[in-house]
Amino acid sequence: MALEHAILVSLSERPGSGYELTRRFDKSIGFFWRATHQQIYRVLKRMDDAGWVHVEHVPQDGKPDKKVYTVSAEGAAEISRWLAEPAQPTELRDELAIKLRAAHGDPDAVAAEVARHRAQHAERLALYEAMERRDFPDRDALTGPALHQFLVLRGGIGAERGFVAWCDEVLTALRRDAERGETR
Amino acid sequence: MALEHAILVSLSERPGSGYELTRRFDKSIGFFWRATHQQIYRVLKRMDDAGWVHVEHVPQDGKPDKKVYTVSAEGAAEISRWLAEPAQPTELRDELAIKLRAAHGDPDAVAAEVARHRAQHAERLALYEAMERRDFPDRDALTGPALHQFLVLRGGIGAERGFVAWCDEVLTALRRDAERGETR
DNA sequence: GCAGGCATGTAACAAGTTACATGATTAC
DNA sequence: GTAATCATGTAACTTGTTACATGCCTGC
Repeated sequence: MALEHAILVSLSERPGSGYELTRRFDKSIGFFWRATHQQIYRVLKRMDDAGWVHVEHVPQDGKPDKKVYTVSAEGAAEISRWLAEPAQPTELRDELAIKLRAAHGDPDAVAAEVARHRAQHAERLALYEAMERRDFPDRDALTGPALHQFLVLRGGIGAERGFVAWCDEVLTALRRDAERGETR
Repeated sequence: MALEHAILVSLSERPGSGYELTRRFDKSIGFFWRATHQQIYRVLKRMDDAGWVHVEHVPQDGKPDKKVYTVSAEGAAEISRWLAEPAQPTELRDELAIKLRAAHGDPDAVAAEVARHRAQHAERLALYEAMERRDFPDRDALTGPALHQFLVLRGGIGAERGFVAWCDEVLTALRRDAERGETR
């Protein structure tokens, strides 16, 4: 249900083609809701059938034609309806946690995995922090859409920071456990 | 791919029936990988066909018969194979973040949603912290499986704490923004 | 007598992934 | 010539969700 709404929100910020939406879902909004172009094209078609968006064929020279989607009045109404409707609390779904529980089999392999994940999350965190500095230098002056985008980014920063800290806690504990095992 | 492995890990900790696994996926392991009984029964059948588990029919009196599943040698080998294989970094998928970006439409509705989520995450956090105190009173003495379970729980605590803190940040910012709007 | 727990499943559908397919333009 | 970007899609498959279905036992 939520991909429809993510696309509607993105199109309400700025109209665009399926291809452009795919780009946006590779960054910004996509950091909080991932989607592939196949999913996006499929959902756009469904939303067009439902009347939530208008389509405009735009011929381009030097580039293939594109279909630019705009949110319709019905689409805007759907956003409001969905905003008022309570959402399920976000649930964790973490393969690394499951691997950690399986770690008795091969503690070193799991430690290596945790270290890999730490590096990936640290990288993502650095990206978010760079975005924060670049796009929101004066955070006290923010209002409206810019404030909301900033707050979403802050959520991403918090989540990645938490992830990195957890990986560190796990690595420290696993190392200490291994050392204790040796000296026993 | 990962539900298979979550079930294998759970069965390797303790054999059980589909029904018992469903209970476990309502708590403990399920806090980090949710699944319904329909999914579990389907996957158990597939794993039985693949030879990853053994099934034993256990008649009970006063209760319906049950099928108790145990991890086979092939299943244990599959766990090792999967442990060595790198996993994708955990990605965020947060409907609340999308709603926040849509907030220009109705800031009050979104603030109410954020407050609701804050309450739910605070409740979940309290549960995890209670589990921590009850099940792991002496955290420095932990080793092996108990240590790993503790670390997974620590991850949950960190994630929920981060969520609550983020909701607070958002609520404060939205309130300040609304006040500024009024006095202008 | 009725709700709730134990125990297993089927069926239909929605959402997400992976692979395949096409074709023009631009930059190296 | 070859890889990358722009641009749209189909098809097959896997996962996850929702609804339906059965039946016995226990406690109120």
